[in-house]
Amino acid sequence: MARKQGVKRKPARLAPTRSPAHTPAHELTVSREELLVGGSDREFRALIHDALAFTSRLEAVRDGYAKMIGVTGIQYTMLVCISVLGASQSVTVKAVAEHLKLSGPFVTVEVGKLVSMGLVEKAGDPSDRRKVSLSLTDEARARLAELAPTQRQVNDVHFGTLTKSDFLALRRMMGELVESTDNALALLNYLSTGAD
Amino acid sequence: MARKQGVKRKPARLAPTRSPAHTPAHELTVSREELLVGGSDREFRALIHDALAFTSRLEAVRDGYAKMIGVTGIQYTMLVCISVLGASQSVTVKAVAEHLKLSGPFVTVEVGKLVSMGLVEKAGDPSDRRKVSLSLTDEARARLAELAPTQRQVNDVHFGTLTKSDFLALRRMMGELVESTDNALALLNYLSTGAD
DNA sequence: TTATAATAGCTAAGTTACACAGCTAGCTTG
DNA sequence: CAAGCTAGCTGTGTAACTTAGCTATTATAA
Repeated sequence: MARKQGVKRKPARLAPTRSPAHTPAHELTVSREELLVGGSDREFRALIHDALAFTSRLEAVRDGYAKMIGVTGIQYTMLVCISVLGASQSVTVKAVAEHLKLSGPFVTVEVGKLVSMGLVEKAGDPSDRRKVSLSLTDEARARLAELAPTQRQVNDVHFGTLTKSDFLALRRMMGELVESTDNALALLNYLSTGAD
Repeated sequence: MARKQGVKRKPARLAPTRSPAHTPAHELTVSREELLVGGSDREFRALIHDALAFTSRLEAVRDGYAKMIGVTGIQYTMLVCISVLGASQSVTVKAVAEHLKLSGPFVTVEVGKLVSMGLVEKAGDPSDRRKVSLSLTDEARARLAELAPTQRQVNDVHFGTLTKSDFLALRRMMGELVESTDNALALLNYLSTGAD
C-alpha cells in the first residue's frame, strides 16, 4: 500500500529471517482409515504428489511425440482422439470437445490448424449440414504410425517395473478413480459455493 | 495465399464425407507382454487415457481449493510446497523451482504475486545475500488450514473405492513409475534427436 | 406457417501457465 | 581484484485454454 514499486531500481535489502519455528501440525487431508498410515496422511500426500508428477511426465512424453510429428501436444491428442473415435463413428467437433473435455471453440481452432497442415480433413455431414465430419489424412496416419516403434521402446521403459498383476490392478483402480472423480468434483463444487 | 478471408462471409459448402472405411490396425504402443491383454494394447491405452483423465481432474480439484482461498492453481501448489519444504529447511526460490520442476523465473513471478497478496514473506538469508528465504504468513497458514475439512470430505469421496491394500499398492507403483519416468524421458529425447 | 428455441460450429479477445534469453547482485577462488 | 559461478529478476514469447457472442442450420411449438 504505502510501498511504491519502480521508484528505486535496486530492491531494498531484505531483513534477515527469523528461524522457522514451524509447528508441522498439518491438518489431515483425508479421514478414511484405509488411506492413513500410522494416523498420518503423509503417505496419501505423497501419493498425490507422485500421481501429479507421474502424469506431468506423461504429458511431457506426449509433447515429445507431438514434436516428433510436428504438432503441439494438444494437437497430437486431438489426432489420436479423431483416430480412435473415427473407428466407430463420424467424428464431429463437438464429439472431440466432449471426449477431451475441451471447449468447442478451442477444438475448432486447433482442428483448423491441423487442416491447414494437411493432417485432418473436414467434410460436410449430408444429413445435418451444421455438422462437420473430421477424419485423418493419410499423411497423419503415416506420421502416427511411424511413432509406434518409439512409443513401444519408451513405454516399455516407463512401465518396466509393472508386473502383470500390477498392471491389471492399476488399470482397475484408475478406472474406479476416474469414475469417483466426478462425484468428488461435484462435492467440492457444492462445498465451495453452497457452504463455506 | 490466393485465398483471402473476409471476402465471402459464408464458407464454401463442404463436400459430403466418404464413409469411414477404417482399418483399425493401430500399431502397438507397448511390447512388454505384461502390458498386453490378448496381444492387444487396448487396455494399456485405456490405462494411459484414464491416468490422464484422473490427473486432469486432480488438477481441477486443486484449482477448486485454490479458488476457495483466492489464488490460482499453481500459486496454491507453491504455497503447499513452501509449507512442506519449510518444515525442514529454509526455502529458496530455487528449491521451489526444483521441487515443482518449474523454471526459476516463473517461481519468482508467482511468489512475487503471493507476497503482494500478503501470503508469503521474503526474508534475506544472512549467510548468503543472493538467496531469499520464503515463508508463509499467518494469513496463508490460516487459509490453508480452513481448507482441510473440505479436503477431507472430497478426498474421502475421490478415493473412496480404494482398500488399504489397494492404497499401498498404488502408492508403491506410483513411486516406481515416477522413478522410471526420467529414464523414459531421456530415452525419448535420445530417440527423437539422435535417431530418427 | 411463422416464430422461436436449440444446436453445431466459428471468430475474437482474453487469461493462465509456463519457458528461455539475458541481466544484475553477490559469492568464490586464483 | 578479475573471472567465473550462482540466485534471483525482468522481459518477452508461446501453448493451452476459456467465455461472449455471432451465423447457419435444424427442431419445435403456436
